[in-house]
Amino acid sequence: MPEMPEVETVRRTLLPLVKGKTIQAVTVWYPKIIASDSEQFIQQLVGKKIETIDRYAKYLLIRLSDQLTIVSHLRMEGKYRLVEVNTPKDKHDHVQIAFTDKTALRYNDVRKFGRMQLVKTGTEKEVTGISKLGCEPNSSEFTTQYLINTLSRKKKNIKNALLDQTIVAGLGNIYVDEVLWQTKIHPLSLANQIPQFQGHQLHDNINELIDLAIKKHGTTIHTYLDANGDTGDFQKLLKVYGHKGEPCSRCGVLLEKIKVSGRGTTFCPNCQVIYK
DNA sequence: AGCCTGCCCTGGCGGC
DNA sequence: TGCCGCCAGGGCAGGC
Repeated sequence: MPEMPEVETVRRTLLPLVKGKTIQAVTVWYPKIIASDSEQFIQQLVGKKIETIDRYAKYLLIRLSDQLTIVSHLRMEGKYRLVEVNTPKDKHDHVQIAFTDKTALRYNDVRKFGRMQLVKTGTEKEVTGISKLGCEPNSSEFTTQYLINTLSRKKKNIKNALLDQTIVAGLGNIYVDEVLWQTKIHPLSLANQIPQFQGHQLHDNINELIDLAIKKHGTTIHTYLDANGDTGDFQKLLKVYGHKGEPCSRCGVLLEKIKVSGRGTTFCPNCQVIYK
């Protein structure tokens, strides 16, 4: 499931594959993937050139000539790969962007949760979802004081607070479980009851974890692959996610898994402190 | 306004 | 072996 480190890895691997290419034709096999009007999406892309790819939180921003941007969210299982244009369509290929050099960018998504849409460059922050995003880990806005102040105003539990993209943009289920373990905070702790010293620690750990995960090319749990079809490496470093029933690497007590608002949540019942 | 629930989707797996 | 139901979960609509 791509979170910010995975999306950043996709951005880095995808860019050299498509940069400078000119779009010749677009095929949409499953129109619901296109959040904007899919006929317009197809027509407006033809003839445009891919200039660069940016990322904002978990969103890819594919920059095109003529001030156009494809806003793309991979959600759970979206993947991009570059193919020869006549490569047979995979069952889960939903969009093809064919270039003038006979290659094509394929968007593949088993669950069909991912979305893309075309906007005028510069207006992407008005897109539903992006408009409400909070600041990103390792950004200048994401200060210790920002995190502490924001959490102190939230009555929900810390697990939900960190998954809330309007508070911190880019974390998902895996990295939230990891960072809470790292900081020794129980996932059901109330956000506004986290003591200051833990708020500090949480801030630093979020930055370090995201930074390290990007260096390791993300985490491959289920099917995540980058644009070259390679897996990430961070899964080897996971301390709690996917380790239910195994001894905590810090204290040896068996890790437990619970549901928090429908999200699977793994934690150490011994060394993660609950603040209520 | 803030918070929570259900829904979108499909494949994989456990249980019988 | 086959079928059924459940689980995975990011983000959004809708409800309270």
